[in-house]
Amino acid sequence: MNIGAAATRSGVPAKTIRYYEDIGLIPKAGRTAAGYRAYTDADVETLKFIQRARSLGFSVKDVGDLLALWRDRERASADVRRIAEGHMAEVERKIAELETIRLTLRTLIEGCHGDDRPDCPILDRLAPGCCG
Amino acid sequence: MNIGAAATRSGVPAKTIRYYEDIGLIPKAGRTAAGYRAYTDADVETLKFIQRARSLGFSVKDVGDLLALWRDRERASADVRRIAEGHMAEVERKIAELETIRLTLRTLIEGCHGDDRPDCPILDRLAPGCCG
DNA sequence: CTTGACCTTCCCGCGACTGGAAGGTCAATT
DNA sequence: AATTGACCTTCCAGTCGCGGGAAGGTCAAG
Repeated sequence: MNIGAAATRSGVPAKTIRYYEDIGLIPKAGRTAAGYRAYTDADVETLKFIQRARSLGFSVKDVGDLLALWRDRERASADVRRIAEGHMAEVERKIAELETIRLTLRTLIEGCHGDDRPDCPILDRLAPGCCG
Repeated sequence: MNIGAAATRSGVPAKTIRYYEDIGLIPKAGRTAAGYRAYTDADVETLKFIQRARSLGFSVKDVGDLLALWRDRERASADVRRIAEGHMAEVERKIAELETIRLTLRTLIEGCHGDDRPDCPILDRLAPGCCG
């Protein structure tokens, strides 16, 4: 299977597959006589694995670690879990940060009449002590 | 005032101030005879404005637009509000995305016993139909 | 035998910085 | 007067995870 077919089947764009090969996330693909990369069904499964992990927000580095564990039949599930917990902590941190921002924005937007007059609590908040 | 003092007072790192000048977010600073950038208190206020807007997650492009409105005494608060609303929508979109991820991760982590055995619902989820 | 869809490598760009190298300047101390 | 060390300057490269596009080779269909 050529890279285009592997891309369609896995959901990972061809350019991204080449990139993953480049950075060593996946091993170098075999080549046809003409130099085309050749993929097997197993390769597509790996790509799907990567695609799902990425869509859960795991970093490419984490995905590499998860891939290694996936391939390792002797793995300890604790290792997998540790990676997932680390990622979830990061996700929760980001959510908290965004929630704080959202609350602030909501308050500011509610206070802004939003007409053609210049006075605006949003700008006042960004420049306290300066123009107000 | 030199860039270091402006950085300390505004909370924007010196490197970042130079970067902002480079990309045109702030006008080119005046120079001393020796070629050092010179900043006024008003410049520091501008940098503080930028710092606060960035800490609310506004893109540098949005910050540029907000700065222009801030400087415009004839502005319509509706324009400011529009920018804030656009940003809040984006923040809410990201929160929703992260919440979905968080829920999935929590479920997966809860299902993973996390010991030295290899079976793991997290990997099963990433590779369905492959190893289980 | 040509067309058009595929494939290859290559390098550049994004956003928003951050780090570091190589060199100039300034104020204080010896 | 010389030196030290903290500052400043420019420029280049790297981060992360790709995407765009150029220049060229390959392949199957018509």
